[in-house]
Amino acid sequence: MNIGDVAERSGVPAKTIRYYEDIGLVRPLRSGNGYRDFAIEDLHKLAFLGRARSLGFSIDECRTLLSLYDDRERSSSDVKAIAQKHLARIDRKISELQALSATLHDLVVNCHGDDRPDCPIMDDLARAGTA
Amino acid sequence: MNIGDVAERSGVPAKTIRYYEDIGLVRPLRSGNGYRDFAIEDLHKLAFLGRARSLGFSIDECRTLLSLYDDRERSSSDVKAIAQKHLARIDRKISELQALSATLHDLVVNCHGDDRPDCPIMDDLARAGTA
DNA sequence: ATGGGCCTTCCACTGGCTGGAAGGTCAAGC
DNA sequence: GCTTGACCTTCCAGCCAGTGGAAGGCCCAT
Repeated sequence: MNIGDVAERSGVPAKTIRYYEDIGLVRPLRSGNGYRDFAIEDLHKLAFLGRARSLGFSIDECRTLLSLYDDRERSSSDVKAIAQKHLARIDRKISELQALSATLHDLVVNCHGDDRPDCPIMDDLARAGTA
Repeated sequence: MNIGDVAERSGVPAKTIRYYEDIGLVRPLRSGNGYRDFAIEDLHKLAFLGRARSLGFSIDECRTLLSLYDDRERSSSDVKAIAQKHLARIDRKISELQALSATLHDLVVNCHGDDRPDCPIMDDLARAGTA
């Protein structure tokens, strides 16, 4: 399979696939003309990667997940540990953003938003160093 | 004021301040010895920037906010519009992350996490292209 | 004059791609 | 057989918002 085919079938852009080869996530063969020649396993790995990335796993986590994917002796606890760590990171991020959202919401609702310069949002920003 | 002083008083690292000068967010004077010489207004601007960045505004938004900060004829509606757009972006991000969190949570609770290889997380990732 | 703590510039690196240039390959149509 | 266009290749640059570090200059106290 050429890169265009795997790109379409895996949902991972060709550019990204080349990048993944660069950093050693996939190792397609080469045809006589120099084109990459992807096996069906490569397609599976790329779809796997696409899904893992869309779930927010880092490239490094994907690397580990891929090696576990290949490993028939793996322990599901290893997989679970990675996912739990990732989940914790996401939940932390959500909390941060919620705090941010609350602050911004307060500022926004208190700003009358007309053509006068007075603005609690600006006041907050300007008061920054004066606390 | 030297850069170390403004860094400490504004809470913005010296490295970052130099970067902000590079991209034109602040324009400190120079002393005879080539050192940057920050006025009190520069300090205010840097604290403003630090606060705006900590609220998640992009550098470009900060640039606009700074120019509004300097503008006594500004309309609070301009400030409000930027903040609202930013708030909407954050709330969108929160939704995305919550969906992600829910998916990961489901996968994690269904994984027994022992030394056997069977793992619903892996199954999900591997099923990616097979839908 | 020596040491330590400032300051300066410049370059490289981060993550995870993405865009684009310059050029080779292949299949279809004329 | 030649052209066209869609594919493929490599390599370099850029994104965002800094951060780390090297090499060297400046200033003040001892």
